[in-house]
Amino acid sequence: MMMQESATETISNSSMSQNGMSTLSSSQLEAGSRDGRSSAGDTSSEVSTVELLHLQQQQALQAARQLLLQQPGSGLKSPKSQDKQRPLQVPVSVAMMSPQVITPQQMQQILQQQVLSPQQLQALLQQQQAVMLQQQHLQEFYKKQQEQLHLQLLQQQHPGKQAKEQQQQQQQQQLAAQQLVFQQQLLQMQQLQQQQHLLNMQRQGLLSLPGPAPGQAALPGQTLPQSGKRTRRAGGVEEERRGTAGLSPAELQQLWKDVTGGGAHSMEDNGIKHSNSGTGNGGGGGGLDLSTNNSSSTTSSSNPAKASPPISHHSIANGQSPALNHRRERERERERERESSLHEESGGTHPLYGHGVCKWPGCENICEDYGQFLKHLNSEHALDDRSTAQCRVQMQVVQQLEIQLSKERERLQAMMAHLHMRPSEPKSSPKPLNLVSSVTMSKNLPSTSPPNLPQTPTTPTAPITPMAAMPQVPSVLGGANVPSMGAMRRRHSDKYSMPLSSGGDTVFIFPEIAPNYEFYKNADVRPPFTYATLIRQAIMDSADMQLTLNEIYSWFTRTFAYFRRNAATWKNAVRHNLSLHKCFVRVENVKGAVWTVDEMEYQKRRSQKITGSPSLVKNLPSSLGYGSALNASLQAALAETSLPLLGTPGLMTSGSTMGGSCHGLLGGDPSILTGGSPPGLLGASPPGLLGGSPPGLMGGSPPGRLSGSPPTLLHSAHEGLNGSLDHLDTNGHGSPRYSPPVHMPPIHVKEEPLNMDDDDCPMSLVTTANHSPELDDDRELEEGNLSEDLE
DNA sequence: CGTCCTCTAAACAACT
DNA sequence: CAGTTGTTTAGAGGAC
Repeated sequence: MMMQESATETISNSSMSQNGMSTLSSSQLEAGSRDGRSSAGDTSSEVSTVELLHLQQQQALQAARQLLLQQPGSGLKSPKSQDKQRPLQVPVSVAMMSPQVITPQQMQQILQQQVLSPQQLQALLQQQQAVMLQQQHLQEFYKKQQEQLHLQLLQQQHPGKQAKEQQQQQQQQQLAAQQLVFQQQLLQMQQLQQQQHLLNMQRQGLLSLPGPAPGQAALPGQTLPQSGKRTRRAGGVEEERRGTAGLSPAELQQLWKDVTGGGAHSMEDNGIKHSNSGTGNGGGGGGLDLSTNNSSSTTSSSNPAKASPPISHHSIANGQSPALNHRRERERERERERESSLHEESGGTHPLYGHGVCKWPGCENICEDYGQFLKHLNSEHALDDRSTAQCRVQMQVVQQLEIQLSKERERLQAMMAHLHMRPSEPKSSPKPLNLVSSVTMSKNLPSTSPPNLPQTPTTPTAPITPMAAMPQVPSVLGGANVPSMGAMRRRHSDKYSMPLSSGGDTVFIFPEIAPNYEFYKNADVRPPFTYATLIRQAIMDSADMQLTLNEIYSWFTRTFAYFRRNAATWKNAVRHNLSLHKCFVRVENVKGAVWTVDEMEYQKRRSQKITGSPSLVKNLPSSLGYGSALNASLQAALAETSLPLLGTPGLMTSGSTMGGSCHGLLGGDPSILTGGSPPGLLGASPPGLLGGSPPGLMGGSPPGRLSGSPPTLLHSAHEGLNGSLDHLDTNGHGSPRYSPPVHMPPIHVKEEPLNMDDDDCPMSLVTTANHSPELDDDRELEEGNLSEDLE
C-alpha cells in the first residue's frame, strides 16, 4: 500500500508540475481570447441603439481628431487657423455624420452583440456602395482644393501687408473649414472602407470575434448571463461569453429562423449547439450547421444564398452514428479551412471571389470576371436578413474553427511531448501538463488497462475553455500544480440538473456530462461534480448499470482528463464515496463485485438536500424518466455531434429539450437559463453542460441537489459513444456481469436492497433497452476505445 | 457562527 | 508479498 501510494504521489507530483504547463497555456489562451473579445467584449449585454450611436460618435470624433492631426499633406499651410477650428468644427460635423459611420471596432462590437440590426446593416451597405463614388469624387475635390490653396497662398504673398494678413486669415479659415469638411468626408470614407473590409471579412468568415484563444473562446451560443449564485463560475463563464460568444442563443435562434426560414429546431448536427440553458435562448437548439454554411464544402446547396442556407437537418435523424457525423463534420470543417486559405491566396482581389466562383458561404455562383462577381455580390448578397444571418453563421464557424484549431494544437503538443519531442511550450509554465497526463495515465491505467489509447487522444490538453468556462476550474488547475488541488467544492454536480419543461412537461435535462464530454475528456479541468455524481454517472453510463471499481476508475480516466493524474487521491475518493453513500450498492458477482446505483437512495439523498421546494422533489421522479425519452435521444445525438466539433462544452446545448421551453421554466432566473452552461465555451460553461441547471432551476430551491439527472438521458446520449465502445470490447469478456441493470441487483451486500422496484427506475428502461448485454468490462478496452468513442 | 456537505488523507481489513 | 478493494475515521474548506 504504502509503496503504491508513494509511487503514485511521486508521479502525481511530477504530473502536477506538468500541469503547470497546461495551466499556463490555458491562461494564455484565455488571455488571447480576452484580447479578442476586448473589442466587443465589454459590452456584455446588449447595447441599445442609442448607446451605440453615442459610442460611434465618440469614436468617430476621436478618429477625426487623429486624422486631422496626422493629416500631413493636407495642403493647408497655416496651421493656426486649422488648429483653432478643429476642436470646434470637427466634433460637430463628425457628430453629424457619425450616426452612419461605424468604426470597425464598433462594427465588431455590434456584430458580436448581435446588435446590428438589419437596418443598420442596410445602412452600412448603402454606405459601402456610396463610398466608391464618394471616393472618386472626393479625390477630385481634394485635388482641386489643394490647387486652390496653393494658388491662394501664392496670391496672398504679393498683396499688401495687413489687409493681406487679414485676408489670408479669413481665407485660411475658410479653407480650413473646407478642409475640415473634406477631411470629414475622407474620414467617413475611411470608415466606410473599414466597414466594408469588415463586412468582407465577415462574409468570408475571417472576422473572428473571439480572440485567438480559441479555446476559451467560445462557444458561441452561449451567452447568457449567469445568475447570482455560483458567482465564481458564472463570472468566469460570463467573461468568456462576452468575449467569445458571438451570438446569444436568442440571436442564434433568430439567425436560424432567418436562415432556415423558420424553425430552428433541428437540433442537429451542426456542430454547434447552443445550450439552451442560456439565457433563455430557448431556442431550441439552434445549432448552426457549420458544414453547410461554409462555402464550398457544401456542394449540395447549389443555390446558395437563396433558400437553403445550409442548415442541415439531417444529423440526428440521419441514422448515422453521431460519432461518424462528428468526424465528418470535423473533416468538413478542415476542408473549409483549407479552402478558405486557398481562397485568400487565389482570390487576391476579393476574399469572396476565387477561381471564378463566388465564395460566399453556400454560394458557388460562377462569375466570369471580377466585375460580374461584384455585381453578383451586391445583388445576391446584399444586406438583408439572410446575408446577415449567414454572416453570423460564418462568424460562428470561424469561432468554432479557432477553437478546434487550438484544440488540435494542444493535442499536437501533447503528442509531441509524449514522444519526448517537447515542442516549444506555450508558455514558460513551470509545469507542463501534457506530459503529466501520459505519465499519470500510464500509472493509473497500467494495471488495469493498456496505456495505449488513453493518452493519445485525450492528453489533457484543452485547458482553454475550462478556465473561462468554469471559474472553479482555474482554481483547480492552479491548484493542480500545488499539492492540494482544491477540493471540488464548486461542483455543481448534482445541484444543477435542470428540469426544463418541454412542451409543457417538465423534463430533466440531463445532459450532465454528455454535452461537455469532449471538453472534460480533453481538458484538464476538474469536473464540477461531486464524486458521487460522477460515480453514479459512470454506472449509469454502463450498459447494465453496474460497474466494477476498476471500471469506474476507467470511466473517470477516460471521461475526464483531470482524473488522469493524482490517481491515488481520486481513486481513494471514489472508493470512499462508494462505501460512504448508501446510493451505491455493491453487488457480489461471480467475478467479484460490481457497483450499482440505488437510484431511489440517490434521489432521496438529493431530495433531502433540497430544502425548499417539495415540488421539485416531486417532479424529479416523473421528470426523470419519461418525458424525456425522446429528448434523451435527441440530446444524446446532439451531445455527440456537437462534441467533436466544438470540443467545447459550451456549444452543446441540451438540445431540443431545453430549447424552447427554457425560458418559461427558468423564468426569471437567468442562472437557470444559462444553466450553468455558459455561453461560450463552457457552454461552454461546463457547469451548465453537465449539471444542466443551476440550483435556481429546481424549483428555486437553491442548493437543489436534486440534480437528478436521469440516467436515461445521459445514458442514451452516451449510448452512441459508449455503446459502441462497449461492444468493442476485445477482451471478449462480454462478461455479463449482472444483467439486471439498475433494477435489482442480485445481491446487495452493502445495504438492504432498497426498494428498487421497477417504478423506481424509470430510466432503466432507456438505458438497458438499448444495450446489448455483453459489455466490455475491461477497462482496457474502454480505454482503447475511448479515444475513438470520444473522438 | 454553526451546520452540512464534500473532498482529501489515511489507517486498516479482507481479498486476489 | 504486493496490490486491490472496501470500510472507516478525521480534518479542512466551502456553501448555506
